[in-house]
Amino acid sequence: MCGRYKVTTPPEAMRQLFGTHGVPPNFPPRYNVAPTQDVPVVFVEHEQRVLGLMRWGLVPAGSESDAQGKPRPGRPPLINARSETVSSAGPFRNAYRARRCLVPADGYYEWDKTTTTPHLFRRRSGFPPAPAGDGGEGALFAFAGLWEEWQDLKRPDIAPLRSCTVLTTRPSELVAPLHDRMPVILPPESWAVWLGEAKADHTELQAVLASAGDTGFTDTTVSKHVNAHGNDDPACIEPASDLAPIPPSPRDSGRLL
DNA sequence: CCAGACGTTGTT
DNA sequence: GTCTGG
DNA sequence: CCAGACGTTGTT
DNA sequence: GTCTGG
Repeated sequence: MCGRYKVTTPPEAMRQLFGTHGVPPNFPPRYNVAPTQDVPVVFVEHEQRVLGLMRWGLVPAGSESDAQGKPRPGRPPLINARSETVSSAGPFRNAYRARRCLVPADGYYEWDKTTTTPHLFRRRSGFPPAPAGDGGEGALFAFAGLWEEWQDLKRPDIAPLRSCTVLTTRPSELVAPLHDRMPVILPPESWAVWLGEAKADHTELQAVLASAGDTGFTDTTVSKHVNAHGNDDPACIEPASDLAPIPPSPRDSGRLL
């Protein structure tokens, strides 16, 4: 499901849309964000909503490191967590209770597995509510995420690593043809509860996860340029062809299957 | 997620 | 095929 | 008690 | 870290 995305919205615009405190970090327009890279994350620290950078791929507390200090040697990075089991799943349980976050994005990619043809999913214009009304084509949205802090016990002199993961759920009608999972996209009215700013019990958090959907999203087949993670430029979102665009489905409800 | 590498001994 | 790297 | 696993996606 | 298995 969600193993590559884009976030080209400037940090100052993210700061405004999420209402975060403090100076936002420098972050260039990213057309091709890949696992293990640092990404912008909205989370609550000292009771304030802040925008910071964290490594994408959650490293559970207590993880081992290799001789080079890399965490979880030989194991895949935890870039996703299943929303259905996240409250009890070992590495995520703690983070689910205390360290929920939002991962800002303005598009994400899914591949047709048989041809490795990439598809770009993003908001289309004319479909409020965006964070501030109709944000237009490619407007910012938020993945539901969790974050964790990991201290390499072999190197107590090195600062702890903050890392994050993106929750997944059943696909919408729009995504189902490509994959049986999709990222959890939270509407603005769910942000405060998910971040823990409004008190919420487990039932309310489940309701927030159930509010996920992709109403107003569109699917564009794009160039294979994006397949190589080293390519990180506007060519990544070039439509693959003018001859076979994916028509928007008027019946698409944005609800999950 | 996809792309790309996938090995050794020894010397610098 | 399988593992690593980004 | 300690040791060991803990996860995802995808593919089969 | 936390949970399970022995």
